[in-house]
Amino acid sequence: MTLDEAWRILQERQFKRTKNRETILAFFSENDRYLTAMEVRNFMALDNPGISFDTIYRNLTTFSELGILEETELYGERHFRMQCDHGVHHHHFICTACGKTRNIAHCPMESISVNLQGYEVEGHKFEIYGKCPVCVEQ
Amino acid sequence: MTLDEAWRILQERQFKRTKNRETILAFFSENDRYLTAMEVRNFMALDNPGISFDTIYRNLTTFSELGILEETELYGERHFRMQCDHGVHHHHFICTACGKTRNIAHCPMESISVNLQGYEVEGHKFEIYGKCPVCVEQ
DNA sequence: AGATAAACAGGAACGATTACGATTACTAGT
DNA sequence: ACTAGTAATCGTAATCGTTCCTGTTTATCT
Repeated sequence: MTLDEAWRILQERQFKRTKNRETILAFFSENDRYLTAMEVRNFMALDNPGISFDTIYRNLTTFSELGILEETELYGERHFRMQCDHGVHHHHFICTACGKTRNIAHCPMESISVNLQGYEVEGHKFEIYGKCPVCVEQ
Repeated sequence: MTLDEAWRILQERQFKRTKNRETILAFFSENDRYLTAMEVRNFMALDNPGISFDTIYRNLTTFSELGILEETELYGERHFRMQCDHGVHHHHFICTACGKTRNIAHCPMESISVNLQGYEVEGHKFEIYGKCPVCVEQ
């Protein structure tokens, strides 16, 4: 997801173009990995020490709902990253050291043979955790 | 996992047999689904209104580390249930209404074709969420 | 430029979890 | 059974991530 695509989505839905949103999107655009609200805050505080967590969480939630960001839960915290595959369904290997991800095209739901008749499936989660090659070296 | 098996593990590791541990294990033994610390507390408070969260979390963590309980994170909260398959690797369908689970024998890691050479895999999570047949009816 | 609704800052509140010092209860050894 | 030693517990306070609230500011549209 590019910045232009993100702004196009926001403008379509009539969200305003604010300094804070620009800063948040720029940060995700430059950091291709899962980030916490605290990491976002620390970056934003460089320019704007009075930035509010309310602002950060409100925007992160909005972006996530619009499909601009992807969201997952790790160690009891929300983590966000720029949407990578233009809405195409995929899963991730997530590096537990640096947060970087690697796409996993294979979705286990496609090949699942288990009989779930009578069940109403709402969603699923498939993630692989470990160290990426760069972090393995250290 | 039966109560006897749980106590055998605890005794092997020299954990003491206390009233609180008996109550916690009995509760899990009678409730075959994922439970929160709060649900455990509410049950324990019937007999012992002064029960401390410290005691509950300490024991739940101990049981989880010993493989007596299984643990997962849902909606930002830790959930626990009695270990079901004697340590045999498996995954779960989890009912978002009642917390009951259904085992999924198929593990996506077995059939994963993606090339993760150079990566150090530490673990993975595969869960399917939805409504079980009983909850679909309501 | 003015109107208006969205977005924001600052701080308080919240829920889940953990930490702590003082007390109690289990277990082993006599 | 009694007692010492240590694990487990209680009660409470603190912590952490996240959300809520209220008054103020800002972006956008006329």
